[in-house]
Amino acid sequence: MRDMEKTYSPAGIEDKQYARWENNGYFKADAKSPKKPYTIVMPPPNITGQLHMGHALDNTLPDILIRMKRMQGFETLWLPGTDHASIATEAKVVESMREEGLTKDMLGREGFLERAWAWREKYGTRIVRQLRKLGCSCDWDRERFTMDEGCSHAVKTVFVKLYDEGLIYRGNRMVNWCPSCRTSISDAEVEHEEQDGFFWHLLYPVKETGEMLELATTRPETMLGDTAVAINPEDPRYAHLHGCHVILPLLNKELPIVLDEHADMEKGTGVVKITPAHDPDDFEVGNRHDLPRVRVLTYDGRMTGAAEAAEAAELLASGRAAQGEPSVLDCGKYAGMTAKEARKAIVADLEAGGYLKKVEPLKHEVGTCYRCHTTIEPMVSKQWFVRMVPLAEPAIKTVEDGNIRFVPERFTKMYLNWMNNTRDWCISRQLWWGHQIPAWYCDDCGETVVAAEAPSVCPKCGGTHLTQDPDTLDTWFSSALWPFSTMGWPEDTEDMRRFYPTDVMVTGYDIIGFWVSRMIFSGLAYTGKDPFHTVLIHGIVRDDKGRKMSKSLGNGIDPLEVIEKYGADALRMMLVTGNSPGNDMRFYWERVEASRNFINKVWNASRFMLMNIDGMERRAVSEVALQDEDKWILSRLNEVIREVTDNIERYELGIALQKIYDFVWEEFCDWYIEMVKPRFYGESEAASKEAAAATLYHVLRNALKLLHPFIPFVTEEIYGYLETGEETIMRSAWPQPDPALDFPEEEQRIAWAKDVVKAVRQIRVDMQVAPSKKVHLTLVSEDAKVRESLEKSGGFIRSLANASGLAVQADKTGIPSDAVSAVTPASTLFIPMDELVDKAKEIDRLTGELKRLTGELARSRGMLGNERFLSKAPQAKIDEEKAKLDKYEKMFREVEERLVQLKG
RNA sequence: GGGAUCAUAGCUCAGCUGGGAGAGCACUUGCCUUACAAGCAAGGGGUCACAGGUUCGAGCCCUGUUGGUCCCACCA
Repeated sequence: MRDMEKTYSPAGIEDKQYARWENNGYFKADAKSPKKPYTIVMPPPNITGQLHMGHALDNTLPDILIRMKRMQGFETLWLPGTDHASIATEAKVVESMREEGLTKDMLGREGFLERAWAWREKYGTRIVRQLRKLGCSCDWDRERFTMDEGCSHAVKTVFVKLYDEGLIYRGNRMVNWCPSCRTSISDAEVEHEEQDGFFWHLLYPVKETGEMLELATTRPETMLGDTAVAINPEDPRYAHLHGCHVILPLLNKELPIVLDEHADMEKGTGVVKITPAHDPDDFEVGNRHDLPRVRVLTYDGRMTGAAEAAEAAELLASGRAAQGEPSVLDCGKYAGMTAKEARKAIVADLEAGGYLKKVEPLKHEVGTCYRCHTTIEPMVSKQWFVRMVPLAEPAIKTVEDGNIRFVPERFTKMYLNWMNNTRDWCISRQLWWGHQIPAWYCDDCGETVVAAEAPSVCPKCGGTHLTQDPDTLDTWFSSALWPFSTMGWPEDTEDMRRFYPTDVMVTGYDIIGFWVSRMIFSGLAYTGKDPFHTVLIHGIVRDDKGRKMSKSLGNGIDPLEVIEKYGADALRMMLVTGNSPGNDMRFYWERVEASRNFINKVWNASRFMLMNIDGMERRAVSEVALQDEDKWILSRLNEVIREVTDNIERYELGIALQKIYDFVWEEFCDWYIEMVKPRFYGESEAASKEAAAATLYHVLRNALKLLHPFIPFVTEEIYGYLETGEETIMRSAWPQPDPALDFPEEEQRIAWAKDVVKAVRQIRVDMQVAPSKKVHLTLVSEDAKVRESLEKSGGFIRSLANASGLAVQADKTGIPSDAVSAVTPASTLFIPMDELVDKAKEIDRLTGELKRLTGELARSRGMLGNERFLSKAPQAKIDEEKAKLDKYEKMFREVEERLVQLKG
């Protein structure tokens, strides 16, 4: 036997085991295998950063599932990869360039992309290295990147297909514009933050009547872009204004008063100013009333000036402008101001002109960019969109039909809510890092050509000068295809046939809308299949105060630091323990320590076994003379195997781990190992040692297997000491319950013995008997079976109760009246009192016990005395209660008898 | 405005389809017992947020209230 260290230290062992696994190809999936496939695709981490707790959780959970399924005999594929994260990465690269005094424009597109690819080379490989530290059993040979050739091909294929089907279109529409990132973003990428703002009540004079029309706005600076004022057609207050006009202050421009439902009579004054180019609602109103669109903000969030206005005018005049192209206002004195500056200036001017009635403070929700939290400017802009309604429909249906299940179930609602309210998806980004949109425009005739490959001639005019759309696609456009683009789609690959659809998608609830929903509709639309049948949702790992871990707070815990200090196993275990799916958790170092302690416990239990079976012949439990305690622990193991397997299959990983934890620590270590010690240390016969050895080995080996998905490294390391003849625990068979090892009878017998041991221990503490002092035990039971059983367990009872001698008898013959006693359900035990023991104290103790039993009896009798309980409760429940009553009555009589004796 | 979710021991959290309240940490008291002091043994500590209801029986199901958290939403 090789010597095991006294305490387990993961350092060294983990890297060694991982390298061995990887080098031996244990992670690899074989598409040609006849085994049933089981597939999980990794949520690809962004190449922007390094491993954080979110990744740790994101990858620990699927690894647990994959490892179990692999042991269960599935052909498992855990497919890894990384995401190019267009907007986030581009920002990082720009930032790194800034340190060198460089800008995107200085480098040009090609130069910039070169740097971006270098970034991806450096950080994309780093995060993948870090995932290995966690123990992820991914098939690294299949590692993918959202911008690799295959994924890009998939992206282009989808784009062309959707365009051909009319599901992708380009148009001037209202989009969310981030002036800081200088790109459009999708609705999903807008976060709503409550901010303190103001409600400015403005007065617009009515041309026809001369009256002042009061309206309110939160964004006065956009008034320059107003092209109408709306009132509700039903509003009696303004009936006389139908068909009238207002004069827009500051610009002195005549604007129509339009009648529109959008103007809510209940709100404010019931009058709304309409700015079609800078407000989503107004955009719609503008469409309904054919109002002009006047843009007053530039793409970096400043008021437009003469140059922009001229440029737009030229475009419009050329006839080449796309439909709905807004005109641009020269904002004159305000030109070049930021929106914020302009607001101040415009409000001041309005006030000076007598157009400001009042200002009231207001808390309102403001859209901000999810990346940089800059306030979003709604802006009319020419962008590419995906028409969502036709795509969402089947994606809703498949979930409603139960083809895809969310775990926990409540997230189904979140998903459906998302899908049912989706608007057309703005997919173009004014960025360089990403999939460039496969659309070309003819320089000669303006024709749009959408194709996977660059066209050489314009199909309309034959011109040869075509320019590709400079924009790139939303990162999530490629993420949406991830479950199948990674398998080689659109080609009909072996992997596609074999491993797609995948089984489970594991991800956080924060990206259900961004990602999960899009994978589902994409899977259905392009492959005709649900991309997975289960979505396992997890929460967020927070800091010890319940705050989100974030860079700005500096409260993030680096998983690599945890691994370095306590090992990946401890980290993994910590992430699973005491957590249920979908719930957030807090990070505590104490919880990591607790996990580490358990791992050490397993390590030492293994040491114990190896020390004691050393040199003995290995025998199966079916070949040895099992004693009651052996049968008990084997039977318990059976039950744990059943439950744990079931729990994992139902994704109740926390519960599963808790059960193994309790089994290993409490039942196996605290009880079984202790029970078995006298058989090894004493002069027991060989058969007894052999049975104990076989049982220890069987139970430990199977417990290690149950633990392996959770804590792969230690279990593998220990497995190596077991001389199983197998190369690795990773590919060993998952434990099966063995009906031949179910021993309900022995479980009962051991319970009797444990009751005795516990009672003695309690007496020792209660009566302050020194632990070192041996006691003589007499056990009394009128039940012959109990007596026989306690006799058989006598060896370990003596050892665990630290008894010098043990007698088992049918009645109380020969027991001194002044003995200390304890009543257990099956037997009563006596310890001769010596002068150290206080009789009054013993009476107190028994009186307390009597009181407890009285309570139990009252409860039980109350239930059984209830007519309606007897008539309505299930018979099994009634029988169970009757048995309890019998037990308590018997115990009560025993205790009562002892008290009489002691007092008398 | 709509929806979800949480409220259980000092702290952090489990508690599956309703049948005598659990874990880890912390705390108290003993123990260096030949696997483990990262340990062993024994304990203390909860009207399961509040109020109703359904049920023979509710931490669990229903309704409402209070107080958190989160998601969605175009409220000018």
